[in-house]
Parts: sequence; structure tokens; C-alpha cells
Amino acid sequence: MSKKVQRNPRKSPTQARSIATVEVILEATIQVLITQGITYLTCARVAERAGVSVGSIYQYFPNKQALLIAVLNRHLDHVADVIEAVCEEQRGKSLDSIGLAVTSAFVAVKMLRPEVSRALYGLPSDEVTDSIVARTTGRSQLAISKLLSTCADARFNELGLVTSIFTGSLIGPVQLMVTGAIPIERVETFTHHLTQLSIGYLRQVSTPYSSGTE
Amino acid sequence: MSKKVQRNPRKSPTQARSIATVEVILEATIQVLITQGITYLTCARVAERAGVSVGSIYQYFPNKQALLIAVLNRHLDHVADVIEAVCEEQRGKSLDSIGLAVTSAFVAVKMLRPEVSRALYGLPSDEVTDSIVARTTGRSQLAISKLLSTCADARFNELGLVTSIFTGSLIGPVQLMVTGAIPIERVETFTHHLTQLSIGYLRQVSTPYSSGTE
Amino acid sequence: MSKKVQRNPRKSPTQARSIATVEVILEATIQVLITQGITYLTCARVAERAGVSVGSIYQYFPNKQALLIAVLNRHLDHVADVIEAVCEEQRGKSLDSIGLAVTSAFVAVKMLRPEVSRALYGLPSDEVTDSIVARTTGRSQLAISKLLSTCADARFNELGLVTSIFTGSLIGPVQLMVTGAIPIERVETFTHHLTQLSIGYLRQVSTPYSSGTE
Amino acid sequence: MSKKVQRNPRKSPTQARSIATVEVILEATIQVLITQGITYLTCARVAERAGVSVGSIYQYFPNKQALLIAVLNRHLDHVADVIEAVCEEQRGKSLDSIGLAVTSAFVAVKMLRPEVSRALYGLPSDEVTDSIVARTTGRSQLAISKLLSTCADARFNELGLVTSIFTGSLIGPVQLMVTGAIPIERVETFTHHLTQLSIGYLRQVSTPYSSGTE
DNA sequence: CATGAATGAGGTTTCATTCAT
DNA sequence: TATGAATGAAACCTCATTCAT
Repeated sequence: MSKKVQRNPRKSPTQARSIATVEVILEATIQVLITQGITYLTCARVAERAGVSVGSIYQYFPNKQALLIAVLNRHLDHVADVIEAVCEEQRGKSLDSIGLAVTSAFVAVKMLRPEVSRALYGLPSDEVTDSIVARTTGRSQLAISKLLSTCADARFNELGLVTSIFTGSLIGPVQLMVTGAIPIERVETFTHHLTQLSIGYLRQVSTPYSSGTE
Repeated sequence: MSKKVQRNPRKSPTQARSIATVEVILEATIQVLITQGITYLTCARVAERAGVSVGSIYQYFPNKQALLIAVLNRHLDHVADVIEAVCEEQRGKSLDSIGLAVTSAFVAVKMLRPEVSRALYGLPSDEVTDSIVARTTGRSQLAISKLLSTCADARFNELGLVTSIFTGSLIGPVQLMVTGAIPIERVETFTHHLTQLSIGYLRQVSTPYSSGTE
Repeated sequence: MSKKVQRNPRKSPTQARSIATVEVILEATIQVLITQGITYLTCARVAERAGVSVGSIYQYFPNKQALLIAVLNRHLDHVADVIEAVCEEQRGKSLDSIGLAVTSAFVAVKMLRPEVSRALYGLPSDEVTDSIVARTTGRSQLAISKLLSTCADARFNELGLVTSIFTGSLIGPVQLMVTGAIPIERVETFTHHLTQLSIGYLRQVSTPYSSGTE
Repeated sequence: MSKKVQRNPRKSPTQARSIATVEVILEATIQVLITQGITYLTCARVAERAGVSVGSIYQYFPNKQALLIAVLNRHLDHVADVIEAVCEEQRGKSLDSIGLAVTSAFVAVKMLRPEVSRALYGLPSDEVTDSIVARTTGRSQLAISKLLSTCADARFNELGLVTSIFTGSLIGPVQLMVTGAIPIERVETFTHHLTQLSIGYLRQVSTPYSSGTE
């Protein structure tokens, strides 16, 4: 962890066995993170959980941090992928439609494997993790920002700030849910409220607009 | 060195010095956290920064974890104190007043020393830190929940969920600001937007109500 | 060994206990080197031999290589010290006197603890050890070079080359003796021969010279 | 891939290829030694440099140490071969002729590939390498010793010691040259001086002798 | 009480060697 | 035979914690 920061996997896994091993290692990392926490995330434990030897970890990852980076990248890239997809799909739709779609998508993707989301939220921040978060958050915000500017029935000043607050406002509540502070059975109501939160906000900070007729 | 021949001090000087030392150590912990990050938070570094010996840390704290606990408790308790105070002050006021006051107070207290807030957000979560966060979040939510039920012009169903989402929705954006993702110079506009976010939400999920007529 | 090359001891040992510990560690390093060889020179073994814990080694040496560097520096600096001293003492003397004195001094200092000399000759060369050898060899050669130019009864062209070959010619035979290839009981005869070797050479490559009268 | 259908090769091609592979591996070992040093001499690096797989190394060498042994043996055996040859050729010649021939031969063979000589000088000594050095040095010394006893114009007491010092005195200066401490451009002058060194010595420790008269 | 030297468990990482394909 | 993925023993190094001074 740290000092010599190297980010690339040592060997690009070309063979089938290699790919499987990498997969197994990454999943084991997540499982250790979920069940024991970052404090107990050691190479030995990951290897044991993965059913491989420590050496195999180092065949594919230059150091322990690289494992975390890989896991985090995967998860957050997936989130950004989903957000980008929904943004693409919502181009030119109404404010209400956009608010609902983005909010639902975000909740859904984070609740797909809530323990994973939770474990990754709990990671200690450092320069590397921060930069990954910044990169993927950037992707989402860019997509959302572009989407908002295509909104059929609203125009936004302060587009950057609005996007930040919009996305930011989803994070906190979702964090409360993945950590169990809000009971998971209430996802439906929760999502409904969150949608109202975002739509309410977007309405407040936009000027209504009718594209064609008026 | 010399025999301790000191009588009748107002406060036991020992104790006064102790308190000062504890203070120095805690502040050093925060500084190391801010400047080097949790990865580099070692007892030796804290001692050096504090200008005391490692041994002295163990005079006042049973172990390293206790340092973090103390720092986190202090910070979050302070936040909860501020929230409780504002809740007390806002009893019976209007929804708009409450939304504005709570939001502003939260932003203000987190932005008092943004680097500290940032450093503490970045702490790895484990059972201990989670329980501290839960406890202090609980305090705030309880106060807010009670406050909302005194609101002069609105009534809330789902009070628990509303409180959770209300407070949760503040956390994300504030995190973006303390991490610098939203420029700090824009606190004013930011607070304004955040207020609109919360008030907008609270309106959506409440039923209007006029205390007088009925 | 290698990569992060750091050369300074972490802590300058000020207290008596510290100095003693450093001494014990250095001597243990030499002993392990002598009895087991560089292949088996591990921090654990040094610590065990020194009767301290591994941690104590790292209190005073940033890494394993630093241990070797310290030991090598000490030994070679001592050799250079001795050579410099004898050179000082021989200023202006005759070629025969100089040849005898320098040769004897070199043999004597290397044979003081032949096992140590042997162990250090056997160290794998790398950039760091090479630079230490270069530095201390440089000291000796500079001193000898200056000395030769004060010789009462001879003048040298090619002073640099002569100095190199003169000193170089001592190294090989001495190495044979410290490694046991030449029996140690024969030091006397050995030194005598070596003296003849050097004096013979110096005569061949110098022009006789009488300082005053002629 | 395709079935091996190859019949009646002159030499078993397998064997021919084997020999080539061994050669490639040994040369790769030398190259890694020269360019990276013993610290970085790993089987993986040798394999990469040789353009074969790690497994192939183990096809031909039982372990890593065997690689080094093979390389060292080859080099030092070649040196001994050359010395033996020159000794054979010089039988019965004069002291001057012998001194010149042996010295020149030694310098020449070590300077054939100075980087190789240098790299091998830098090997850490252990029982195995020491025994190889001892064996090959022994061969040279035996040859030289026999040669000296055939010298046309000189007789030596202490033949063993003289041989040791004679050969030993060549090693040091040559080491200075292969390491670059003496500039390589000066080989000519260097060899001349070294010859004077050895001849001078041999004269000093011998009694002149004229084969004819008695 | 304060100090900081000493400890050693535990984590990270390397790499010679094996073996299924 | 050749390959290179997998192994795991063993080395390095850190740092929370203790304790003699």
C-alpha cells in the first residue's frame, strides 16, 4: 500500500486460465472487504479466499493497492456506464422524466449489490482512490450535465453547480440505505422520495420552457 | 528531576498540563491526517508533530485507535451539538425557516475547517467508526425529526424516512464541497441551492397546514 | 538490497545505549558474513547474532544494504587511514623506504583481521559498493601519488599509472593470503617478496635522482 | 503444433538445438549480469533475455546456481587454457621472455571481453564459486610453476610462493583496468608496466643461471 | 510523568522451482 | 520438449506497544 505506486497489471492475462484467476482474485478481494473490512484486507486473506497462492496475486497485480484500485475502478466504471446509458436514453425528455430516470438508475445500480457499494464507500480515501472517484464522478456529471441541457421543458443556469448538487444529493441518502441506516425493504418509498427530492430541486433551479408551440 | 514540592495549586498543574497535552496530541492527529493521510498516521508521526514522545501518547490514550475515536467523536459531536442547537431554536417555526436554518447550520459547521471535515470523511469505515457516525447521526436525526413535528405550517407522514433523506441529501453535496469538487468560493450560491433542495423536498413530502384555523 | 537506496542511518545514535547497539549490530553483520556468507546474511540472522530484535536494526539502518555499506565503509576507511598515515610519515624518504613502508602497512592492515578482509572481498559488487571502493581506493592512491612525488631518490613519469599499478599489484597477492591460498604462517616471507615486487617495479619505472649534491 | 515428422538428421536436431539453447541461456546470463548485476539476476530475466521460457532453463540446468557455475567455469577455464598454452610454448625460454609472454597473455585474455571479466569479478564469493576459482587458479599456477622451473636463465627458491605472488600481482592491476579505474585506451602502456613489474619481481627472487657452462 | 530504545507479530513482496497443458 | 501459470518458503520492513531509565 503506497510509496511505490504502480498501476498497471504486470501481465495482461491472455490465456483463459489467467482471466479466470484474475476474476477469482478480484471477487475474493471484494468478499474480504465485505466480510472483514479494509483493516483485515491482507494479501494472504485474499489469496486464501480466492483459493490461490499469494504469488498468483502478484502475477497479476503489482501490489496490494492495485487490487483495490481494480475493484474500485470496476465498480465505479459500471456506475458511470449505467448513468451514461440512462442519460443517452433520456435526451430531450422532460424534466420529470429525467429526474425519475437518473435517480432510479442510480439507486438501482448502487443497490444491485448493496454490500459491495457499502464496502467501497468505506474505503479510506487517498490520492489514488480520490482520483478514481473524481474520474468516474466526472463521467457521470458530464453526461448528466449534457442531458440537462437537452431537457424539453426546462433551462438551467449554473449548469455545473446544479449537476453537482443533483448528483451529490443522491449520494448521501443512498449511502444511508446501503449502510442499512434506512431499511432496505423500503427501497420503493425511498426511491420515490429521492425522485421527488431531485425533481423538486431541478424545478426550483430551472426556468420552465416550452420548446415549440408557445 | 527535582523533588516535587508544590502545594495547594488551584488546579493540580499536572492535570492542567495533561489537558493541554491531550489537546496537542489530538490536534497533531488531525494535522497528520490532513497532511499525510490515514495511511501515514503512525504514533511516531503524531508524537513528532505534537512535540511529545510516543510514550506520552500512551499516557493519555490506550491505543492508536483511541486517538481516531477521540478526534471523530469531537468533530461529529460538535456537528450534532450545532444541529441540536439550531433545532431547539427553530421549534415551531415555518417549514421555510427550518429548511434554511438547518441547511445553513450544517454547511457552516462542516465548512468551519473544511480540511478537517474532508480528512474525517476519508477515514476507513469499521465497526468503531461506524458506531460513532451512527450515534451522532442519530442525535441529529432525532433533533430534526422532533423539530419537523413542531413545524408551524406543515405535517409529515413518514417522518423517519423524511428526516433521513433530508439529512442525507445534505451530506453528498457538502462532501463535494469539502473535497474541492465544488469550488469553495461558491459557498453562498451553494448554500442557497442546497436550501432550495431541502425546502423543495420538504414541501413535496408534507401536507400544508395552518396552525391557527383548525 | 537495492531499489530504494538510502544511505543515512535513520537516527544519529546519541545515547550510550544506542551507540552500543549500533556497534553490536555492525559486528554481528561482520560475523554473519564471515561464518555464513553474503547469501545467508539476512536481517533475522544478524539480529539473532547481535542479540537484538529485527526492529532494532531498522532503528539505526534504513535497510539491509545500509548495514553492508556501513561495514564496508568502516573497513575501507580504516585501510585508507592507515595508508594516508604511512604516506605522511614517509614524505621525502627514499624509494626503498617508501616501498617497504607502504607495502608493509597495507599487508598489516589487511591481515589485522584476515577473515574480515576476506569476507568483504567476497561481497557482490554493485553500484553502491563500487562507489565506496572507488572512494577509498581514491584516497589511498592520492596519498601514495603525492608521496611518490616527494621521493628523495627517484622521479616518476606516468605518476597516475604507476600509482595504480603499484597499489593494484599489492591487492592480488594480499587477496590470495587472506583467502588462505597462501598460508598465513608465511606472512613474513610473503611481505618480504611483496616488498621486493613493489620496489623492483618502482625502480624500473623511475629515473634515479639525487636531490642535492650532484 | 504439427506432428514432428523428421527423420535421419545428421545430428539429432534435438541435440543440436539443445546445444544452441544452452549457449543462448549462458550468454543471456552473462548479459543480465553485465547490464543489471547479480542482484537482478533472476531466472525470469535470463529467460526473457534468452528468448526462452523459464521452464527451458530448467530443462538444461538443475537450478539457478548451475547457471552461474557454468558461466564462471567457462570463463575461468578459458583463462587457464590460455595460460597453460602460453606456458607450454615458453618452456625453456628466458626469464624475460616468460615474464612478457605470461603477462601479455593474461592481460589479453581478460581484456577480450572486459565487461565479462568485470561482471565475474563482482560475483559474491561462496563455497562453490571459491572452489571454481581455486581450481582454475590452481591450473594456471601449476603450469606457471612448472614453466618457471624450466627457465633458461634463472632458478627459483620458494617456487610456490613466487608463482602465487607473480600471478597474484597481475590480478589487481587487471581488475583496475576491467573496472575502468585505469583507462582502457592505455592497455599498451599498462601491459608494458605490468611486464616490468613481473620481470622485475622474478629477477629479484631468482638466482641467475646459465644453462650452458656447468 | 516523560522519554525513546527495544520488541516482534504481522504484512508485503520476490523469485526459484514445479507441473499441467 | 516448451511453455508460463501457479506455488509458497523466505526475505524485507513497519509500527503499535512496552518498559527501563
